[in-house]
Amino acid sequence: MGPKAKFTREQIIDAAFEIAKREGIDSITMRKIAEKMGSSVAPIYVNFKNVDELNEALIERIISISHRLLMEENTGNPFRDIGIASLRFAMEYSVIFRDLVLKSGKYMRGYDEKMMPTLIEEMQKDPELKEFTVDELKTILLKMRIFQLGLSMMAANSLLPKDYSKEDMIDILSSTADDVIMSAKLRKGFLK
Amino acid sequence: MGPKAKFTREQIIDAAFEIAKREGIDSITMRKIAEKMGSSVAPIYVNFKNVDELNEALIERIISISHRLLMEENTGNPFRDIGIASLRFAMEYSVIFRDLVLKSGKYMRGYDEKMMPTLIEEMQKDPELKEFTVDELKTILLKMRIFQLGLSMMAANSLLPKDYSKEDMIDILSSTADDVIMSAKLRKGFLK
DNA sequence: ACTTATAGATAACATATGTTATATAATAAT
DNA sequence: ATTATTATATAACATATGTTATCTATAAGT
Repeated sequence: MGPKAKFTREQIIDAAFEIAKREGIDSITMRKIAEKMGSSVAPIYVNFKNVDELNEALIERIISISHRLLMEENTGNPFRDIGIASLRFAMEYSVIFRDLVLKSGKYMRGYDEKMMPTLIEEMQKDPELKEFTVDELKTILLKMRIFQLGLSMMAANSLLPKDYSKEDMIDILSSTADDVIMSAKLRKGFLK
Repeated sequence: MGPKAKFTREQIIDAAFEIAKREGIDSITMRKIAEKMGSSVAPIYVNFKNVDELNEALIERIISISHRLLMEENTGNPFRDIGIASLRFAMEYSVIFRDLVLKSGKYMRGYDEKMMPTLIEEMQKDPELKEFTVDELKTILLKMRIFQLGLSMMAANSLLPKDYSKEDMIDILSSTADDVIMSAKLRKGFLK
């Protein structure tokens, strides 16, 4: 019983996301969200207990988008897929990406730790990486995670050379992966 | 004429810097600075026109610190020196480093562009890199700038493995530099 | 000694923002 | 039809923050 709701939880999150996308997560205010929806702040407080709850929902939304981007990449090489998905996210949602890297040290930390074993497993399936020990794979993975974060940050902050395209970024990502793996093989060769 | 000043411009910047160091640049407020100095906000407005002018001075301070760190590294290899100095800054002033990377896309952009030609020149002096063309050197430098930003970001956000020491970071930085250079040589060999 | 300029303290003002109290209107249950 | 519920609008309240007006006291110039 009661009037039909004109503003849903999803619409509110949508509005908040749009603001975050152009101005940054910190620039979200209740009144801006209301204005974007053409409402007052009342519907927000019906759907969310307070700003913290809204932020949680927004973070979930952001994560689900980054997951969707990851699912859309499907070359079978999870290594490459993650790198490219992260790049796409950093480029399409650069402001949010920066905010996320800044704030959610804690979130990313958990995510990374959960991801590590899965990725190592995937790497072990790759015939090209068969010869490496788990420790060697860990080093290779770490190097690539570092490079990929750096590349995504540069993309998000427009720090790359002028006219650097998404393809260029993917190329340099692959090329560096090759560098790291090839050198690891050479080192192993010398030690054998 | 007038009373002796009890609070100098430098003291104010010091206080602001300390707040930025522990809480982030955005957490600086006039009242917090005053509290830290044991004064009211009045001395701040005597020394600075407004908060923007104070922020400019703070950025200058931050830049001068990062320069000091760079000057303290002096292995003769500017490539390595910059990497290590950036790492040290990212670790010692992690909160500020994150803020800087976020905000001062524009500042960093200029800095990087100014730095590029100098670094390429330095690289050309290195006998180990003699054989490379300028374009090849640019690619190598770009790869290392990307890796270094990623590593510094990870250090600043505690995203590296547990107990990862500064020495470990320097090691992985050197190791990746070797990877990139060695692979570039191999590629050149194949093309010849 | 007197005047003047000014550093500093204090409090007020303006604005932004999260939150809540109240009023209104719409809808479902009776 | 009446009542109860509740979504929404509005306005107020609380707080945080930059800024400024005003007052006091101090040091320098005369």
